[in-house]
Amino acid sequence: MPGSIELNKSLVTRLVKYQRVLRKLKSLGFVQVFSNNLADAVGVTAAVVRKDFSLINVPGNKRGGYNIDTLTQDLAGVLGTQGDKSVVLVGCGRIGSALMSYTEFAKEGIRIVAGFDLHPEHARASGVPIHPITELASFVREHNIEVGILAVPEGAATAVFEAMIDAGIRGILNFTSVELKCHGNCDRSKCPRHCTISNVNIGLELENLFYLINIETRARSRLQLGEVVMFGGSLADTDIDTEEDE
Amino acid sequence: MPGSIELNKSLVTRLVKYQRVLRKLKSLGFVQVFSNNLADAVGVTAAVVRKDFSLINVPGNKRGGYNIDTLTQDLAGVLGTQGDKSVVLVGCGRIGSALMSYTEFAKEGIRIVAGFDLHPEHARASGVPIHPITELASFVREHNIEVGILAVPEGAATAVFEAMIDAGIRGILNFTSVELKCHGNCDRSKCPRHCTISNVNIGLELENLFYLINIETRARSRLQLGEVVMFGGSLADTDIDTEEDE
DNA sequence: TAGATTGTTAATCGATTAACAATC
DNA sequence: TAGATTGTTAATCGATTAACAATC
Repeated sequence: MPGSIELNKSLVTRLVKYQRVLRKLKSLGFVQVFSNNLADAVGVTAAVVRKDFSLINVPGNKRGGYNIDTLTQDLAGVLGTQGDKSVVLVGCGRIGSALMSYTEFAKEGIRIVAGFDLHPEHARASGVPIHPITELASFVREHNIEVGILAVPEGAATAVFEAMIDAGIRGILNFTSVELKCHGNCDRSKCPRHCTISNVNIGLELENLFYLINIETRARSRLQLGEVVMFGGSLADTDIDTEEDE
Repeated sequence: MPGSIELNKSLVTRLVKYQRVLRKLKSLGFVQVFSNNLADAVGVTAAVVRKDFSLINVPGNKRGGYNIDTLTQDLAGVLGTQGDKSVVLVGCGRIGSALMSYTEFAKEGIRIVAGFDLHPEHARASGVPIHPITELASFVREHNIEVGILAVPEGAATAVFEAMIDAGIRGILNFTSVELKCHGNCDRSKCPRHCTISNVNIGLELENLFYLINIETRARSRLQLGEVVMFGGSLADTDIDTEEDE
């Protein structure tokens, strides 16, 4: 069974990005694409693109690059064509409400089929039916929902998280500032309640941004002052560039 | 000048997380903390925590761990104590409006001081003044704003992005589905218009979640069927666990 | 053919982990 | 002292990059 490869998260992310680019190229009438093009669009090098494709066994043509149609199909085969991408939204406050009307989702075939809240009557109307959170489990089971968005206040995060796991949710997009983890060292393969979690920590991202900028600014001013800066033991006063991230 | 270390993005992220945990511990009356505790809270190993601290030259006590107060100060010193964390928000649609009333920001000392939109009159009231986008540059210069949140529709993304750079914004939290990059191979050290970008791609995150779950489900079912699964060349039918991410 | 592109291998790099000496 | 924890070094791992043969 040669179809089984190690697919880690960053690889999957790249594959999905390739898919998106392919969709756009296709809509523009393109037929073939080079590793080069995809690399530029996704922000990686061409070698990574080719390696990714060779890893999942999708072949290109030595001269003509990759055929967009077959490449798209192959990617879909590896990632699994998801007919139904229904999600529930738990927590219908401001962020939650904004997500309910987020038109970007529809483009990707993702649909928020229901919202849940402690006080459904407080939620802003948006076309998505809002239910009391007590009905979460039954709804999830009845509609075979696998993925949920968590957007409750910080204080409720862990309790609601547990409730979602109990309800049978397998993947959570977490907008809470609480860094959720699957319960104690959960071993994905054996744990029946295992859950894949994607943390979107907006406040943290912003804070990081401030610090990165700040650090960079300090590095620049040191450079302008002509100060000698130490890089891991060796002295350098020219190449400030190596001092930070990327 | 021993204070100059390579601070990459993931290190900065961890340092900020440590800070947050320390703040909470402090408020609970704790005085000292072990690498162990921080590791658990942040989701890394204790070795990473110790290595991080030794990297930025903050010492602990062989027996008593780290003093929370001095550790907090040292971290602040490395990251740079940011008095003012004012940001502007560009694009006051649904996501933007939700962010304007996002109470989490205040806790971190982050404040959205103004919103900008093509049609300020359409924006929902939220206490934050909304200006026409034409006034962005003058506002940013006048108030020395360094960081901006980008939450415009996909079609406007790149144009508004350029406008923000022109206005002097140095860091952008991008909620657009367009993966922004600083213009062509920008070399951070030399480029006066360099900008640090943090992409928050909600749709992509959700899609990834679906695929990760799907891949995992397939792996599980293969396991249950007793099928022999290939791992990078060697055969194994027991340890499905190594087949995926983390 | 000449030129361009894939596909793969080996080299490099960085980050994580393991191990353990130092020491409180 | 014995036990626990830090701090650092070396080993491991994985991912990225470089290089180049294969070939269209």
